[in-house]
Amino acid sequence: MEQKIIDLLKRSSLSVTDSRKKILESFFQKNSALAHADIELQVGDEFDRVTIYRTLQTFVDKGIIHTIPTPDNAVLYALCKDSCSAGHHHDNHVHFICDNCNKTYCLEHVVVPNITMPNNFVASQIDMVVSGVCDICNAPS
Amino acid sequence: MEQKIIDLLKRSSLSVTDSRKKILESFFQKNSALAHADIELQVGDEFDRVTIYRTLQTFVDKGIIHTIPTPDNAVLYALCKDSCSAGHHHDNHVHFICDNCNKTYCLEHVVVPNITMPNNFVASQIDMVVSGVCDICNAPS
DNA sequence: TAATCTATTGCAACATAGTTGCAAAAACTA
DNA sequence: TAGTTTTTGCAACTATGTTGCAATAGATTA
Repeated sequence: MEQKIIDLLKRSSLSVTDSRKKILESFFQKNSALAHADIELQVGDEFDRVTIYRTLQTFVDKGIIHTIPTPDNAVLYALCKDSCSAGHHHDNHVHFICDNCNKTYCLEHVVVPNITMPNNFVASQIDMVVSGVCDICNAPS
Repeated sequence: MEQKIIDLLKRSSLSVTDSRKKILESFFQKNSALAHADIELQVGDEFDRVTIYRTLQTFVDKGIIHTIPTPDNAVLYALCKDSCSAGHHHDNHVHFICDNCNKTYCLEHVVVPNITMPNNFVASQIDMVVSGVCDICNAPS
């Protein structure tokens, strides 16, 4: 894990620092989207608020994570798959927010469908966010 | 116009007040989605910030306007079509944000397509926001 | 591995967005 | 028009996000 994270940082030509390692670790562990506040709760004592903001921004710039727009307008971040490169995100998958456990998932295998635009409207980016109940919350107990 | 707005407020069992009339008027005039900040700019001298927040919240509760999630996580509000009733929004249309003029439109006639969810995921709400260039900005000058 | 250079961090201060309680004012009711 | 209810404005507060700058930690090279 440690080595995987260091490699990822180096591959993105970023210095390997404690805060970056720790924040990346959170993403790999949780395996769901995180809000700034989630991260602050986890590592807040150790690093400054400002550092977390700047680290997240850096990761977005380098194509390590992407942002997810949510219906209640909170900013969420999730790991990009390897196909994302610096400054160029390909997150054309659907995002899912569970109303029950509140986790946000990237549905990597559900591609945003094409839609027919009205005359003279040209689409360049499409964001699709689905809310509902996730597989874990739907599982019989 | 004045009468139309008063009727709408009464139909929603809301008191007819200056701030409500003025804010509703902004929506009818602009005919595109508005952020809190847009409204504050227009009527800010006349009414308190808090009043605008509360008025917008009241309109959402009564089904007069609905919120639009945007990729940059600003809260936008737009008029609902008549089919929306208090506490029950049916805004299953696609929203469009022009990268050029920055206006946000409700594409009332573009319905959010169905998608196939992974096993055991159940969808209850789908938000679809498209960015690009709108018909007006695409028009030959 | 020590010296140097560069990138990152923490702090302080600030800016913006949104919320709450309460008293005053306006709208509704009869 | 008097009384009741609803809405508004004010003040204070919380949360969220940004910027400049000096101190520190990471990378680089000899």
